[in-house]
Amino acid sequence: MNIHSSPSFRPLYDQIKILITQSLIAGEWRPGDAIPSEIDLASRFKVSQGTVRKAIDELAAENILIRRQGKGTFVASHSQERASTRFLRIARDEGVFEYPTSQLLSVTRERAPEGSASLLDLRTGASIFCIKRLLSFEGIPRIFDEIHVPAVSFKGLDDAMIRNYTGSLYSFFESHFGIAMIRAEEHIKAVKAGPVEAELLHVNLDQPLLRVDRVAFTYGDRPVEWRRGLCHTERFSYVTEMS
Amino acid sequence: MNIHSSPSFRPLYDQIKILITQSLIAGEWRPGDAIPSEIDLASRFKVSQGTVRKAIDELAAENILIRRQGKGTFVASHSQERASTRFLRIARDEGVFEYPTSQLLSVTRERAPEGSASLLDLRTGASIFCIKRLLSFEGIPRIFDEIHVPAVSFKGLDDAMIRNYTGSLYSFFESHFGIAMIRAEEHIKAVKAGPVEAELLHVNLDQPLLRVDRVAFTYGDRPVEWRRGLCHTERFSYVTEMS
DNA sequence: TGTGTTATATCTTATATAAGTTATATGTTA
DNA sequence: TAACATATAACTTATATAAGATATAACACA
Repeated sequence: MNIHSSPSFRPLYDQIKILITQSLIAGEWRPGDAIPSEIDLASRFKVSQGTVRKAIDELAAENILIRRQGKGTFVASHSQERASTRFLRIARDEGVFEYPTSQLLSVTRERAPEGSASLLDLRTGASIFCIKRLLSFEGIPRIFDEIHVPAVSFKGLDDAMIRNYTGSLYSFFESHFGIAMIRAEEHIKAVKAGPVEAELLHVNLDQPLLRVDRVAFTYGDRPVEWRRGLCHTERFSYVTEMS
Repeated sequence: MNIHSSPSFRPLYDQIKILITQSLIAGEWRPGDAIPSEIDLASRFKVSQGTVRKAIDELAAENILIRRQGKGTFVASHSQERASTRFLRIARDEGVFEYPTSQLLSVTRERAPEGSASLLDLRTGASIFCIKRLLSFEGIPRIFDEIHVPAVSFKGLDDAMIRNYTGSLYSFFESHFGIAMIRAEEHIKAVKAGPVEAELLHVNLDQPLLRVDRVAFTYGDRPVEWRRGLCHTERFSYVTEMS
């Protein structure tokens, strides 16, 4: 019997991963920042460079850190170019990617309904902000989004702040509230357009739409956003890959 | 100027990855087989164990190989337990996974239409097999699949072979034709049920369905299957994750 | 049944070299 | 001298090798 047989045993590199994640949670290094070099981290954590390297490798594979040879290792940010398409899976059928334009419809403070509350680890009725917006490709509205975030984590969020911000919503969350989205789960259904979305998306009432429900997580796998997107998929598709 | 500046430079571990993949393509190791130990491969390829390790690590991350501590490294197979859910993304809303039952509708030899032909790197009109089937959860039909595979790669495929086989279709392809699916891309739309699928799925003509188009690839990123699934998503969702 | 042996992957450290980036020093030229 | 180009140094991550300790699994054998 030795320490490694213990059920709580974790390899060193895994412990280092946790320590790095804790520094991310604590805000010691913020999105876009360079973290210390492998050698610095090795001496800080009293392990070898190779062990730090393995920890960073895994965090980079999860898109939490980004390695740049010669420059350093950086905290992934939604402000970076490559991040734009990371969480947007709707693309033209022909494959050419295109940026949608966003039209903000409303930002309101609400009581969390049971559905999003439980997915966000909140009590039903907890205070949330509800953001509604319309995304258009080539000027044609395609996606109607309803987004819920806990008010406690997004204090002071309002309409004007979003309107004045140029860039993605996740980039906005990051720079104004220090909350970086690193992972999301989506559940997709085909539904009929209701009256609200039919008008917004310029489609008939019985038009089939993609209903994409998402829960997004920040460091430490903490859920911080629920959203429902209703998508008109004419000439566009939801694209995904598996292996 | 040295060899590393050459545009065709590949790190050693990447060359080893290619060599291993070539052995997979050649059928030297088949799905389910153990490949030689890291030390054996190192001496075979005249590199260090660490380099082989890095190559295997990446192939394991791509779900092409599976490492089992103490046992060895194995070629991933669709006959394995864990593989069942790998390419099936439809699940109950509550999250509990359930196996569908499959009802084979037809297996016919056809000329490839333009769409699937180009995605499968075939000439339009090339000979393909067309498989149609109905997947049911809890006895209720939910997915109508139409599957195209090149006849040249699946010689002798027929109706009875599939019917006599218990297990997933990919497991069948693997054991009867030596073709292992390792990756797939899907494009999803919301569409109205047409007359054929309305009858098969017991839904109205205007019922919204998920249309899931897939191209699946085998070793060396060779496309070998096209399929279109029409899914009735009542109480079920297409589940995906991103990071 | 249990116990040791062997073979495997896993983890950790160490060392060396290669290659990309940036800042600084050193020229060279107008 | 000032502006610009080039070389050098110092830093980074990336690649490759080696070696030893540990965890897991299978098997032989008492």
